[in-house]
Amino acid sequence: MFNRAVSRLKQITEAVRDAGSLGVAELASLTGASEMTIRRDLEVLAAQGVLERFRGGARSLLLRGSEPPFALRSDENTDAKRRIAAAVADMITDGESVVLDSGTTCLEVARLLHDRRLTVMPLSLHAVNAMSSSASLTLLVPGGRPRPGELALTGPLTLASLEALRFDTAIVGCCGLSAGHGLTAFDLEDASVKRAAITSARRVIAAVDASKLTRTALAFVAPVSSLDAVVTDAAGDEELEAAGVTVVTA
Amino acid sequence: MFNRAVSRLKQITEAVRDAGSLGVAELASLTGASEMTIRRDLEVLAAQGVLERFRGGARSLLLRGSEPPFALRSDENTDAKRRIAAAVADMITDGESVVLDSGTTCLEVARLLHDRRLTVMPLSLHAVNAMSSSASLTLLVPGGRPRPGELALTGPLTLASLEALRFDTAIVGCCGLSAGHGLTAFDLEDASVKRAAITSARRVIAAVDASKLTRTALAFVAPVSSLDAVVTDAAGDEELEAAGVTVVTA
DNA sequence: AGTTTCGCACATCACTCATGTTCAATCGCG
DNA sequence: CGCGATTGAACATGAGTGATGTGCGAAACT
Repeated sequence: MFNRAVSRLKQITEAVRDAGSLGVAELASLTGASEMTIRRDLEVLAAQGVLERFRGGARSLLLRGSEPPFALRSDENTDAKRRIAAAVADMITDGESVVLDSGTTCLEVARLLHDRRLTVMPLSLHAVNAMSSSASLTLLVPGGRPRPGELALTGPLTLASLEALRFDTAIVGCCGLSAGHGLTAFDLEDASVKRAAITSARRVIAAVDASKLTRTALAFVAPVSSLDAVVTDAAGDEELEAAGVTVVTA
Repeated sequence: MFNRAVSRLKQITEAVRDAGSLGVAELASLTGASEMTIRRDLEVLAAQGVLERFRGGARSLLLRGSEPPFALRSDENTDAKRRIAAAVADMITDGESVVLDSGTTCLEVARLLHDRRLTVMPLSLHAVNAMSSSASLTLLVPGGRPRPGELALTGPLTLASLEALRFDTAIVGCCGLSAGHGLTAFDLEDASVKRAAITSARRVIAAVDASKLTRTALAFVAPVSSLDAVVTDAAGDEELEAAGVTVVTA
């Protein structure tokens, strides 16, 4: 997918979200693309659950407090994500077993772990795909139902897979993190998967870009006391450090 | 990947298999490609477990009785596979729950089921990827360890996922099928997964191209009596029909 | 130490994929 | 039931990506 295409999808997503619903013609004149292209874009966004098609236009399905779709987040803040991912990868020792959360930051970690000697269970199909060509990794796929777009695995099968295993390290992403509210996620199912991942690991590393440190999402996952380290791109957060968490600045 | 590249990979695979081991220079003159390209090809094939690199060349890892790698099978016999897949897809009713085996024929089925209203658990990541963009399917991913190249999920996590569920229909591929020897597979782990899939389904459909009907592989999966229907591209096999199996010719 | 092999970096080209246009079919509305 | 708008399929085109080749420094084997 080209950059132009992604930014157009973003533009459409936001315009439709703000207006509630919009017509194809309006979106075409807004983006400068042809109506055919808009229709194809709407089809893509509908498949991701971002919006719902109706004849002549589309209506937004994004609730306030929900997350923008994966494809639109994946190339935002790439620098910070990559630096965070590199710092996280450095904290992993060869031979370890690792459970790797879903999300764009963790996907960057997945790419960096590709040629390492590890046992890895990624919680998102994106990460699975990023690592499935590796000969050096022992890749474990958890069961579950992939959420459209995000491709994060959730549900009883995922929880069962996590409960059956014990990992050296869990690498978790999140949608919000603060000393007061702990680790939070937008999606309830996601939250329980994260919780299970944290429970089944000896050491927990949170990979969190700075924008998440001021945010709190709906679903509570775990208190900061259950984290061993937080890797972020901003300067050390005093509140977190006061709560006894090691904060690593990438 | 271009066709030229795939056929070169095939050529290399066969040449190395027949010779046991071959040098980079020899492969370059054989295929007409540059040595750099040969090295890159060998890297790909090594990642798939087809061969093993050593300085100056590569040695084959393919045992007699083992299977050529997935990437090299996926565009062979496409016509037959697609016709078989279409016939199989026609036998599935909307609303059903289906477990879909690994293999190239089943991957074609996966593509055809993309826009249907079904609950599907594919046993290979290739099929998962083919279906993960669908909004109409309820996709279930089994746990497991993906075999390199094939990306078929196997192991205790896969078996546990299958044991936890009951499906209306199992669509299984295989490496060999005959009235006498039943359904057989090259890989032992694969065989136990297939067996579990068959056990957890009420109805079993085997999707088998004609070349498999004369072959028998190492691992026994199940007798033909456990199959409800066999879909193939050759004329009806009398032996199978005599064994009481419905043979559908696509 | 010498030679071969390797793999990185860059240039080039072929191919694919996104986009736009046209048109027949379809849908919804009056 | 008919009309107009909308849709999506088919094809043409262009941009961009991925595969291939070449040169060179580094590494490995002898």
